[in-house]
Amino acid sequence: MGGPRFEPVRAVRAYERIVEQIEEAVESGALAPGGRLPSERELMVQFSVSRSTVREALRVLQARGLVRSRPGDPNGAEVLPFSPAALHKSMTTLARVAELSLGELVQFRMVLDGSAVLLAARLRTEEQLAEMGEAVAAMRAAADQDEEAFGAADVAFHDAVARAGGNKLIQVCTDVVRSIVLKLIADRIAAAPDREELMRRSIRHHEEVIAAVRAGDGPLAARLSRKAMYDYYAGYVDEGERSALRALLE
Amino acid sequence: MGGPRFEPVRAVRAYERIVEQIEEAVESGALAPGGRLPSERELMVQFSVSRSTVREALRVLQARGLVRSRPGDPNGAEVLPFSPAALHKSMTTLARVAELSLGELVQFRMVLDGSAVLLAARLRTEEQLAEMGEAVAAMRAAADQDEEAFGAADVAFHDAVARAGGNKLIQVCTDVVRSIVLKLIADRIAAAPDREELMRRSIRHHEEVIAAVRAGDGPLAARLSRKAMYDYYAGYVDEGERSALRALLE
DNA sequence: CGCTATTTGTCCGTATGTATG
DNA sequence: CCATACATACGGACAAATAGC
Repeated sequence: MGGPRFEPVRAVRAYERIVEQIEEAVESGALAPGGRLPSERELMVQFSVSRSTVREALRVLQARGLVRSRPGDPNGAEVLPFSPAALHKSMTTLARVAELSLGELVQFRMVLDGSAVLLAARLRTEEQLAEMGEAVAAMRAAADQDEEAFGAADVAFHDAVARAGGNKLIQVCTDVVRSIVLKLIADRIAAAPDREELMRRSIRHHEEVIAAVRAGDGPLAARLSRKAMYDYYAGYVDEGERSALRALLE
Repeated sequence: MGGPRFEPVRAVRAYERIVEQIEEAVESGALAPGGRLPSERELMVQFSVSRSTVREALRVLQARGLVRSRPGDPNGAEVLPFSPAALHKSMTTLARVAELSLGELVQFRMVLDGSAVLLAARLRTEEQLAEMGEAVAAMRAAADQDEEAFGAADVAFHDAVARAGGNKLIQVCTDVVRSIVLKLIADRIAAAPDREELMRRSIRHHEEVIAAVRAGDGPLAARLSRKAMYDYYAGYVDEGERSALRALLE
């Protein structure tokens, strides 16, 4: 029993090995963001492969958001700082291919945003609290006038909350899912008949959340936040799914 | 004011357009999973581009987990069913490049798993409840004997909970983050001196969660679930970060 | 400012190993 | 076993874009 456990050998393509090596170099920090890869011709010498193979590897790395190459750049491909673009892409395809419903996406936002405010109520600094206040002030200033500015201020608020919560993963995921949700229903939101009332109520809810965060009452802030999101988005969610959203309101 | 808002034109590569078209076909359902793309030679005719360009496009699509191509396959590249592989990959690089700490990852799991059980307490069927029970039974059977089987049963439990919660996004994300966390500390977990005690306590916690889910007490089940995860993982998290985890235990 | 060298984007042709019938 | 069609990988070529002189 036991004995040597042989791994099944999958035929690994040449370009895949190149990807692995460069990926390793980037993630280990040997290649810092802003740094440059050797040129394609240099890489084909170093890896002793053809240029096509090098290029396929670079396309994969580019799809993963690690590097970017421009035509004519005398330096090689640029190593990019982290961006949630790749995560955004894969979540978007997940949403479409796995047929995620709007309800599931909104529910996910309720969960993450609620947790972010819960943490923010504990960990926020005075500066971050001020940022949230400024964002809501911007929302108020833009209400009934500038749709886009209102949306941007709303984003700024939730981003400030997520940052104050101190969990980068929550921050990135809320950001990604929010943009997916907005892309799905941006037109319906703008065309809502009771748009102004929704905006006013949203501002009021945001202020209540800030008050709870300032008071350090995390659970209250979380409930208020989830309720605010429910009120704002429930109208666009199928009735059958709304009950699952309400399960998060207790 | 206003006027036509021109978008900045980025030079879009040929392979990128091919990616967009095929991606659109897959996501719109025109190409169902299991279906086949035309062969590379056929694609170079249809898009009227060279072989290299087709191949670079296919590499990108493959990196995004949408298709897979094998040498010698008489049919073209295969359209894959959705798999969280791409999401997994981008989250893993996020964890490394954005320097996510173990604490943040565990915190994220506490949030998602807690929410999943909260929903499961509402929506679970009797079958799903039975699955959870079987998973815990398997954990008990494997305790003190088979490390691997214990871990697999634990995974089965959390997966059953996540499925019962009814949110596919939560399900996928918990799965992805769990595997990242385990990869980070698998060796430390196996080498823990009080390993057996941890396993016994973990089984007890799981049973308490099931009881709360059976009773339909979502908030209690969520608290128990977060507590269970805290107890199991807190020992591997830096002391400075533990307080942020405890913020989720109230 | 234009010129030049270099690099990327794209194309073509070819050879090789592999899977299917 | 053989023939066919396929993906993988190679090498050479040209145009467009970029940076530096």
